Amino acid sequence: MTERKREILAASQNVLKEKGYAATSVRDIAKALSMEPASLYSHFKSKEDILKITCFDMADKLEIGIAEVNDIYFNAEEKLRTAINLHVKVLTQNLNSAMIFIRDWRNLTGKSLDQFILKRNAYEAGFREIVQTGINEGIFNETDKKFAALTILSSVNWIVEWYKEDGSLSSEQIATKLSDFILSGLKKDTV
Amino acid sequence: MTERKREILAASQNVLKEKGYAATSVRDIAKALSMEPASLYSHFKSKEDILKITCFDMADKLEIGIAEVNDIYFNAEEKLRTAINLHVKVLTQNLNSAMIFIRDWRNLTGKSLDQFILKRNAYEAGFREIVQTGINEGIFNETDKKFAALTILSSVNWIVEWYKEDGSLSSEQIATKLSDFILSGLKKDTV
DNA sequence: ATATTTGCCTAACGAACGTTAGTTTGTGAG
DNA sequence: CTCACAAACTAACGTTCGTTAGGCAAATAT
Repeated sequence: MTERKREILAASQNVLKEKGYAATSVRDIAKALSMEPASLYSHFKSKEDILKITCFDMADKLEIGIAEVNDIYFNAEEKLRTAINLHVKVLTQNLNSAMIFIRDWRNLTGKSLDQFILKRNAYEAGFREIVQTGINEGIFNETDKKFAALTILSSVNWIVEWYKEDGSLSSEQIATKLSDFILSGLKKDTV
Repeated sequence: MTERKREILAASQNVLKEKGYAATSVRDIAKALSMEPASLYSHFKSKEDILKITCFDMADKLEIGIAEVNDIYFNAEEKLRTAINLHVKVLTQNLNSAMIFIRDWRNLTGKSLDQFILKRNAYEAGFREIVQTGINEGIFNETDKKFAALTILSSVNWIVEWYKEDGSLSSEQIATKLSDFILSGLKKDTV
């Protein structure tokens, strides 16, 4: 990927995140780049190509994280905290892509869509595995694994809706708060 | 709203939930109803009208719930459990609308969009108020209120992505599980 | 029996869509 | 100086989009 292509990709994502993939036209993207719509096709072979690259790029970034975490040994709590931390970092450091990745992947078609869903399921399975580890170790409640993994991911993914780079919370702080919340809940320990 | 209009609305929502508002054409909706695109305009004055009705209808349903909960006195935990229960019920009992409401509200324009955002903020404030009550009562952790409310809502809203009416979990069971999760977290009590 | 309304139709509008073909322009290498 | 290549351009393609105008038939009200 050339420098220029990366540049155009970034600008495209900046436009796509605003109104969503389906509601954004190729002409919208071109306008943001002060170029003609047709010129985009020197770099990308279709509008969906931009979506595909964005989604799979994010999926890869996340996949690498969870694989690392599950390979290196930690206890389950450490594992989960690390996984959440990495996830939050990837999202907040790629906020535009993250929003497109989470919200617009449904607009993929054909084989791309199938492949994406496979990747997504694999990632979810990684989280389920961590939960299972915790249950085995006897430190997590015997909760429905799938349910827990989905609930964790949903609360983590939603940050793209409200996170602002100039906000009061850093990526690290968010990850810590979220981990605390997920692990210990809202209720005070009555110890 | 006439019987027929309600019927067409429901069918429209069933189509819209699949590919999303922006990616669904008026012709798609008409096809699902075995009628001509133009005929829809006997009932709705625009495509966005359908979105608007759907979003505000859901917002109203949720608003009614949270107002009730906050009026009647409960302790904070009861309050939160009831609010979550109502929220989950509204979502699962209107699954198509719920998905559109959560995912596609951004496609509203002008005054509708502004009004919707106001409603949404008010609803979030309702949840924040419950969290505040719990902090005042000394039973919730002194966590960032806005953060907690957003995290709660995100995990609750995400159920529209995976809830199936014929699934193994009833709406009640989901609400209970979610409430437990949110209140007590994943970690076992070390009491 | 007649008038009104409801619900859908056919036909078509102008605008916007994603994309292609073919061409020009600028830049760096031989 | 020329050649090669990348990156942009102009112009336009066929398609689909949301929507409107106007009419027709059946149901409902008078």
